[in-house]
Amino acid sequence: MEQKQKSELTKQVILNESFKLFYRNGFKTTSIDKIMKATNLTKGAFYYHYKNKKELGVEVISSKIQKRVYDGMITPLYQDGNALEILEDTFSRRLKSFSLFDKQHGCPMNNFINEIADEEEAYQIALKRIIEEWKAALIHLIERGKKENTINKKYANNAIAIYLISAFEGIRGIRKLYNDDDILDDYILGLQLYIDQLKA
Amino acid sequence: MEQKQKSELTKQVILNESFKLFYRNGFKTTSIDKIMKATNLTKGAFYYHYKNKKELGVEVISSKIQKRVYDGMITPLYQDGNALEILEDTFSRRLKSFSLFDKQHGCPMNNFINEIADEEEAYQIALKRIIEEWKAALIHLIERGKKENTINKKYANNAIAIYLISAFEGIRGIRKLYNDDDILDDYILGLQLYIDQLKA
DNA sequence: CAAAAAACATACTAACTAGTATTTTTTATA
DNA sequence: TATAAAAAATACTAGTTAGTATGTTTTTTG
Repeated sequence: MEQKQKSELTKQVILNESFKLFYRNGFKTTSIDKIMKATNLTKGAFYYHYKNKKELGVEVISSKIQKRVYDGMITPLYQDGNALEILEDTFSRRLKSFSLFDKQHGCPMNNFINEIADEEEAYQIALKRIIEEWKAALIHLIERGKKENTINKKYANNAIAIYLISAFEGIRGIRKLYNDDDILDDYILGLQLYIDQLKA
Repeated sequence: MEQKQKSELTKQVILNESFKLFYRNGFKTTSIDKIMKATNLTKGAFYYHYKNKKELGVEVISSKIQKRVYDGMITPLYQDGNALEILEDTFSRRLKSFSLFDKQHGCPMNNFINEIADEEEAYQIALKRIIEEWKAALIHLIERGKKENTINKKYANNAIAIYLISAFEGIRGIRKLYNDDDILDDYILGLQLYIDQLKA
């Protein structure tokens, strides 16, 4: 294989295994040794490609986690159709579609936010970027809904977007505490109620 | 001093310093050594009073954190007055009243939930107990609001309670990513909008 | 006041940690 | 195909970790 491609592939392997272990066991308790054991490579390979663990953390956030949020929560917002229905569908269907593992381990982004965001500005910046993109996509959709007269114009776009995101991230954490999905059903009802009153 | 009292005092000192360090630096990265350095006691004292770090973690949750949530978010719900006003006041005023430190470090309970809840059932149970108490207090208040005809009877108590809690915990994390309170203002607007439509 | 129990201190272990220094292997290129 | 550069392996360091074993001091109690 060509060298550049192989090098890039190694980085991807490290990123993939890192993401999986961070998600399963948390950032701080996942050591470089454990990651490299999972890749079947050695520490030499790691420190050839990454300066330190912090740099890896930032890259996991800005590539793996960013993509995850993008695919699951942002891209669907750009579909055609009734804006309110898209909102409700995205925020509730996504929740229902999570695997048991994903329900038990919560949102990788939210885990990072609450485990390490207050420790390093680099993490903050990378995580904020995702939230800002998500927020922007929501505002765009809400704006469209207003133009098409399906969303009531009297409510601030920012406020709706942030309240939706907050509640979603909040419930992703709270669900960890339970052994069934009843709490998710409560959330979804609360969400529907919220979206209902945004109607024009 | 009487022995029992002194022993209890030592435990409280350890709990207080533990909570502070867990809140500032996270659970996993706070070692027993660091905690005992902060108390000016030694490891011998720690392992005389606690079986291991896990037992300490559970006790920090079920005493310090429980009390914090109780004082800040639950007790206010039992005040006299218009139920909706109490709801809005509790969820927004509390947010505004946080110190800069508390804004930067988020909610201690939410940090625990997202850092370690999925690792040990004992943590889950202790944390769930707090959420359940909070939820019950909210439901009680909403129920009263319905009886007094200030809250619309058509919405499910559970759903309202969980959506409020979720959004609050969510924004406590997200605020960590920012350097000012704009995002909190967005949240508060979103909250007001939510509460408005609960009116009877 | 002596013995026993409680409370704490000291010294240690074995495992794990991030990161470095050095060597070997693989690949590209002249 | 020889040489250089890239990629990865090996071996190491110095510090940290939870937890233990064994002391010493303090307090209680008979």
